[in-house]
Amino acid sequence: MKNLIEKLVSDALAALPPGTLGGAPPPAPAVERSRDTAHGDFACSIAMRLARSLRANPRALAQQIVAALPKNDLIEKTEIAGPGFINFFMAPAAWQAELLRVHAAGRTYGRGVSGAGRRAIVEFVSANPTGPLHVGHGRHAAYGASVANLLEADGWSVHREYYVNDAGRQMDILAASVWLRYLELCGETIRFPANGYRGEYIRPIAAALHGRQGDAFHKPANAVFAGLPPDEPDGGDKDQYIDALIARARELLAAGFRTVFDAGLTKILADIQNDLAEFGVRFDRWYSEQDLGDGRDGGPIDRALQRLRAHGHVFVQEGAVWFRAAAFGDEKDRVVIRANGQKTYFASDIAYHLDKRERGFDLLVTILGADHHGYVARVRAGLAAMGEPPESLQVPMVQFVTLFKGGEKVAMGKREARFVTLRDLRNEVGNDAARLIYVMRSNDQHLDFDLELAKKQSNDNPVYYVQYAHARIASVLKQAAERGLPFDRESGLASLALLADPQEREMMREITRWPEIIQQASEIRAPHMVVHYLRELAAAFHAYYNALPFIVDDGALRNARLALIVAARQVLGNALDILGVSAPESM
RNA sequence: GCCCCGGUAGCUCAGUGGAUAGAGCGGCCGCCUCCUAAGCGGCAGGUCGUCGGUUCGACUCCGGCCCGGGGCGCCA
Repeated sequence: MKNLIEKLVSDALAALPPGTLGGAPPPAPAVERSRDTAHGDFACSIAMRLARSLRANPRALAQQIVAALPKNDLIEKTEIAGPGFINFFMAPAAWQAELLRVHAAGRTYGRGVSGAGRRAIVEFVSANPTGPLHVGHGRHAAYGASVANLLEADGWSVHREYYVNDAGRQMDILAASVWLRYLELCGETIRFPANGYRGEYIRPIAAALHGRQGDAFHKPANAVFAGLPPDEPDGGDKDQYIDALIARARELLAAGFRTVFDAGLTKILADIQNDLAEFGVRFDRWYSEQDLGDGRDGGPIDRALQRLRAHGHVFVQEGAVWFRAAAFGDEKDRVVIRANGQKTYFASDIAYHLDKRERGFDLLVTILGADHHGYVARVRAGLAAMGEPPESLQVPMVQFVTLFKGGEKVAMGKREARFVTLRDLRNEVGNDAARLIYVMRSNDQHLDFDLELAKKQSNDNPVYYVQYAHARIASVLKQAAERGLPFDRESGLASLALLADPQEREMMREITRWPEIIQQASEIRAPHMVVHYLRELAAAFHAYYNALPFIVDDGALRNARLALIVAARQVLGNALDILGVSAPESM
């Protein structure tokens, strides 16, 4: 509907006498919904915007534009108001036509074409498989899934990906942690390292390993710990200690280290996959970091380094290979291959993003925690240096989540194993409440997640408020059918002209905003806009419900009203679907 | 020190240059012989952190400052 006005304004601008716009390219039409219905349904501020550069009187310019507007029956009238707004008042037929569109399009109503013909990859969560997902990851999952859905709804071809960080030191620490728990099962008494993963979830992994392998990996504790540097509690360095312990594990276990390593990785990754699937968050690919290669095998890291070398953007210093990141907007140069010959995490990052480009994605959306913001300039620099457009990478940041129980903060913290898992949270409040509350706030706003509010069955809880609207509509239709007055869509759609009450006009205004919400929310990756919209649409419905009866004797009026609320139900369902929240038929 | 995010009603937050700054909660006052009261209506509540600038117009853009959170490794 808004795009109709935009089209009319654009046509009017094009139809103005040559020279009126000073030869400049035609500007965007600048049409928006009027906040106050006294100002019509849509307002256009183009005259004021143009007046500056043209040094013209905005109201006079507005006059010219209005005069040039193509005739259209769906516009009841236009008026020029205030400093130069052009206000559009839609004819009832315009709303009716849009309602017909809702009924005809059904599940596809609202879809846009901004991304048509283009491919986007959305990478999100990507938590290290060293333990179960916690409540922070849940926000990433809910946000990323919703953003991906929004992009898809706006015409993009979307690929959802989880980067599995299954190589590197953290995974070695996991393997060592599993092994130590395993040794306990073999009867050894061990002191757990300060930097190990001490969560309870390690024990069943060790137990399963022990069940399969028996004592095959059993080494006496004194052989394991002999000659290691002191751990932190003994005045040593916890990192040096754990690294030495890992080296010892590799030495004692030889090929068995890999078995222990994989036992941890496999179990934890499966748990994460299962958790996310249960949460309704699906991925097209779980991209293994191991697939990036080691920099010498023709894999992505190798290819990235070759590209950088080919463009002359690397140098060697103190035995390490450096990338001239500072020449590409980063604050300093970065090491890609350490003096010990190992790739850095950064090398993996740029290689992975090059790989995404090589796979043909136009838009790379990488969702990260707010603590990773330093990463953006680096990876963009890498892309630029490799000859890829840096602006193809977009990195929405998700701020932290704080759990509350009533007024009390719930303590979290990972290594100490006190954290609340995503699974715990889901079991506590349900997927729907979790999904919606996670994306209710802007992603760059800290989120206070109140467990009690999420479970409350009242207006305070936006989940129930919105779902209740959907269920109520289903209930009305059921009631009508039970009274022998089932909804007759054909009659309803033919009688839409009967809908003239203020609440009905408000309903139509809200329902028809949905395409605009998708377009805008997708553009700025802001699923919270969908939540706000849902509340507003639900509020319009609840007000309508209280103001007027739907199941009336007059068949034409009854079916028209039912057609209206069925349209509302459709849009509520479509919007909930974007967020991965269910749309119940009854509550 | 540098970088990122935030500062809007008592609380939690919308508002990506437009007209009189909004919502939910909380507070107060009302509405169920009638389609689900998990609902609706009304009232009260604001120097949009602060100082300056840009503009026809600034909560929105720019600069300074204050406050809160986070980040600045050949860690992941």
